[in-house]
Formats: sequence, structure tokens, C-alpha cells
Amino acid sequence: MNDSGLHSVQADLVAVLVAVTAGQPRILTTQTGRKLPAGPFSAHHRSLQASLRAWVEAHTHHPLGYVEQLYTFPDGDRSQQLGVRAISISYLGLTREREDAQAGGGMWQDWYRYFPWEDWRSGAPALLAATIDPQLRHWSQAVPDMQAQQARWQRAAMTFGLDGCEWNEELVLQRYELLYELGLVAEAWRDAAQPPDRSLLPGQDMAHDHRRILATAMARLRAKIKYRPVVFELMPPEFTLLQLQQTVEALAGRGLHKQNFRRLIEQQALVEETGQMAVGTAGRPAKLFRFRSNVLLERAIAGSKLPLARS
Amino acid sequence: MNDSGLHSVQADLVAVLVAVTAGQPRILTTQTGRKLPAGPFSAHHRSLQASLRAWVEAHTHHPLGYVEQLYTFPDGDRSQQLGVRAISISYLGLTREREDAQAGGGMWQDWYRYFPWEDWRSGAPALLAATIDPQLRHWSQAVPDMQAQQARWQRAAMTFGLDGCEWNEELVLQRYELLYELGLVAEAWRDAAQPPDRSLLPGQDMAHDHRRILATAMARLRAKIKYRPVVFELMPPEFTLLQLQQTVEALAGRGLHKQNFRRLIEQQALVEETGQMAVGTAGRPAKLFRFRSNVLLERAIAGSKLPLARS
DNA sequence: TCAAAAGTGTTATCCTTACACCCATGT
DNA sequence: ACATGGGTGTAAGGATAACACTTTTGA
Repeated sequence: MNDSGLHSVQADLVAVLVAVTAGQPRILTTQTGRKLPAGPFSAHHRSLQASLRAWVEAHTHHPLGYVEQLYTFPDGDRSQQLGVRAISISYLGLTREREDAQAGGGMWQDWYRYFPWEDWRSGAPALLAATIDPQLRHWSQAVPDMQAQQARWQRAAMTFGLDGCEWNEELVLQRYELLYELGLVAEAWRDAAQPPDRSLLPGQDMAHDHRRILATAMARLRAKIKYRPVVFELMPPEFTLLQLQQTVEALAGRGLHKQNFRRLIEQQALVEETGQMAVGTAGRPAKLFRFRSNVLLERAIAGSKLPLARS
Repeated sequence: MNDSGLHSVQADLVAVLVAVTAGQPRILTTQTGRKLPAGPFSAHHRSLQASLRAWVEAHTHHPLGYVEQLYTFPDGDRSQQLGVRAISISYLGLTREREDAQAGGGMWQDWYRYFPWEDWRSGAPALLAATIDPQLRHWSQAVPDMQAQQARWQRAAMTFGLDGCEWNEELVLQRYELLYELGLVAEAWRDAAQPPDRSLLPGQDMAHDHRRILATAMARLRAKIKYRPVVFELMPPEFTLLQLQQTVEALAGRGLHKQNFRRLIEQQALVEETGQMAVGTAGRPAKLFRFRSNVLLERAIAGSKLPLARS
């Protein structure tokens, strides 16, 4: 359809590697904590996934479990630097931190360091009411038309769960993008090549679009754990139900109801008892469970949600 | 991380444009019907979506409603032709066929032409029992180990809804890939550079990976209609509930239960009456409805599915 | 009068939610 | 004794699936 040399672009792979350790959600970053691991797409492999897996395991010495492509987007930063169009192909990968080895040139960071407003495990984060809410109100009113004010406020309220709206943990990306629009994240000022308006902007910023990519990953993962048993990729081979619950809570950023969570797990027959008991915990010792790996096969079925006609 | 010139690649955009016309699901193809519309990624736009939208509207004269990125993958075919690595960035777009204009160099095709085994609206397709089922059984037994035979058969049965398993309409891609492995689609023989084993392989084949991309799009759309009100992008401004149901049936490839479907729609408050009645239909005239567009705002909420702790 | 499609009701069942309460262990 | 966490039971409400039946039109 076109001559070849003209439309060539630079393509990079960017990975969001997630682990949950001691009930905290963690991501692998470079030493500075401001970049996600990224590398050139060289691809002597058949699929991009294989390429990514090989690259990650070579560089981090981490075995990589579940991998899924997130999104492909143009990278304005790198395009400018290189003078060529650049795109980034981003991936979400689930692993576990290894106690023995170092992170291989990178380091693990709590993901709420970058998104402090996303952690509702102990109730609404203070900075929501203290900082973000007033800014959103101010922004809503900073437009002449009454109609437009309402529209802005409705968007803000729904995105951040204000004004009677429920908090929806899946809207990570929408929240980041709204904060970006308002100049409430450092990246907005960087991209506009201006010094920030205020000294303290919430959350650690990152290079390039990496914080946006992380937001995409968090949103995807928070959505996914609800209908696919991917949490188990983050668990050790044997675990207690409380550990499992805390892992889900770490990802979802919300506290869960203990009994109902347990009923849900057992009713879906996702786990089976090992017969062993956990040791060295406070309180009554808990049964150890393992993931029933054959559910990965069984659960190709998803449940239809459409009112099918006569079976 | 690397010198720049080395890893440049060719990037193309590939679009799966879907419409539902007269209760039939249709996709836009080139005149031959063997290619999806595709074009070079030139991208003077900020986002890839904007780039795609501009490109599609320029080439097809179709306004493009909902757009979503599907997947990015290496294109072996084009890589060979060009001698450079090539990747394709694929998109799903929802539109409506326009009665007035031509398709602008392309044409609309029924998507079940490419996937005849996916249409269960009038019960199980004949070619499933006649052709595919026996081949799957044969393939399952074509391995020495008893254990491996069972594993193969379990995979086949679950993927195609055989042997007591339920048919799951979302597994479009898995089914295509299994058929590809078995050499039951023409592309498998083409890629192996061999003449096909049998003369009649089910479904119209396509160039490159385009049929695989179409499978990805179908799977994504079939999943999406269950939890996001995207069907309305395919509907005229006013419609009857039967038309709406038939559109969903066209996409899902299954017949739905009329009363329960209607209850579902009305209970979710997705539509409102226009006050008008449909004319020129068989049977009793139906009320006309329109989509309540503010639900797009309201339904940022998704429903949590996690057992949250004390509200 | 009949076919086709629009509508109305009703029932049983299951899942979700929300409580309340008891059990086992370490300090 | 008490704090911490494990584990059981149950009742209310809503959503879903499966029926059966009536109404309104065009041919």
C-alpha cells in the first residue's frame, strides 16, 4: 500500500510487572523508580508475548507467569528525542518477588506510591478530601456556562466517587487523565514545558507516559480479577484464605467482607485444601489451600449474562 | 537503551468495522472480500485512535462511532515481503451501513461467511456435527498417550461445546486457532506453503492474519455487549425492542429469550420510549425506543462483583 | 381466521448481602 | 482474660430462568 522506508517507526516494549508481597501491591521499576522496564522490540520470536517474556526473564531473572497485552500508543517523548515516530507496546505481567535474588537492575515499588488516591483499604484517602476534591470543585466552576459547570461536576463526581456517587476502583485511568487535565500531576507541567503551579502534586511522577501505562495496567487488573482467576498467579503455591483476600484487597484498593469473600471462593471451587495448617500467625491457625489448576481449563466457560432462548 | 536506527519497524493500522444491517452482522472488506481495510500508520495525530478515525473516514466516507484498540501483533507475511519487521495495530470500530453511498472502494460482507460455525441463531450449524466434530475426534486420538488424548479431547470439547459442554460464544479466537492447528482452515496450508489436504475447508479465508483479527474482534465484541451498552452504536436513532434483540442475536450468534431480554433492557433503564410506533412490520405495531444517552455517563459505574466490606 | 409479533403475569430458584455468633490459638 | 483471626449459620432481597397467556395488527 505504500513504499517501505517512509512509515517505519521505532517500537518499544514496556512492561508493568506486578507482584503482591506481604499484602502490598508492587511493580518493578528501574533503580530511580521513575521508569518502567522497557526495551527495544527486536523480535526474533513468533509472537510479541514470547519476545517480551524472553526479554524480561533475561533482564530481571524473574520467571514470568501470566502476560497480557495492554495497549499500543504513540510515544511523543521518544518521537521528539529520536526524530522518528515512536510507539510503545505495553504489557501487563504477573509474578512474585523472589526473596533470594536482587531485582536485577531494577527495584520493586509500592504502586500506591504513584497513585496514593487509589488506596481505599483503610477508608477514603485523606488527600482526596483535602486536595483533590476542592480542586475539582474549583475546576467545575471555572467555566461560564451553567450547563458546562454541571457537566464538569458530574464527570468529576462520578470519576472520583464524590457527591453521593460510589467509588469505582476500575476508573484508575480516567482519574489520572482528569488530574492530568487539571494540572494536578507533575507530568502535565512537564509536557507543557512549564514549571509546576504548586509545589506538592500528589503521587510520585514517572518518565514518559509510564504513569499512564501503570494506570492502564491497574485498571485492567482490577477489572480482570473479578471475572478471571488471575490472582493465583500472584500467590505462593500454598496460602491461607486471608492471604488470598489481602492480595485481592491490595489490587482492588478496597477492603472486602471476610465471610462473603470466603463463600465466593469456595462456591466457585477455585481452591482446595492441602490438609496442612499455617504456622506462625497470630490468632487461630488457618487451613492452607492451593489453587485448583484445572479450573483454568474448566473456566474457559465464562457464564453468559445473556438471556438465552430455550436451552 | 539502544541505538536508534536498528529496531525500526513497519507499522500498519488494520480496522474491523462492524455494522448490523437487517439483522445481519457485517464487516467492511476490500472489494475482493479477502482483506480488512488497512493503511500505513502515518500519524500526524496525537493518538492512534484519532489517526485511525481520520483514515477510515477519509477512505470510506463512513462516520465512525465507537472505536477500541484490539491488539498489536507481528505480521509475518508483510515482514517477509518487505524484508523489515512489520507489526499491525488492529482496531474494532462500530458503525452503520449507509443506504445512500457506496462503501468507498470496499464492500460489506456477512461475518458468518468467514465463520459459518459461529452462527447458532437457528441451532447448531450443520457443519459442526458433519465436518468439525469428526475431525476433532480424529485429532484427539492421533496421539499415543491416553492422557494426552484426554487432554486434547477436553480442549476440543470445551472449545466447541461438544460432549455435554456448553457452547460459549466468546471463544471465537480459540476455535479459529484450534482449527488452524488441525489444518482445517485454508490459512494453515497457505502459511505452511502446502496445497490443502482437502478441497473444502469451512469458511471464506482471508489474506495475511486478517481472519484471525476478525476472530479477535468478534470475541471482543461478543464479550463487550454483555457489560457495556455498545450495541446502540449499531442501531438507528429509533428502533423497536425486537430490532435491538435481533442485533444482539446477530453479534452473539445465538437466539435470545424474548421476554427476559426485554425485562433486562428495561430494568437497566437503557432505553426510553419515543412515543411513536413502528409502521410497516408484520404483526402488531411496536413501540419505538431510543437510547438514553446519559447512561453512557451514569454507567461509568460497572457494578462491583467483589464482596465489599461495610459500605 | 390465522400468523406474527407485542405485551403482561407468575413462579421457583439462585446469588448476593448483611448480620450474628462461636471456635482455636498465642500472649 | 483478651486480642486476633478462623469458621458456621441464616434470613432478606434482588436478579434470572422458565412458564403460560392475552392483545393487536396485516394478510
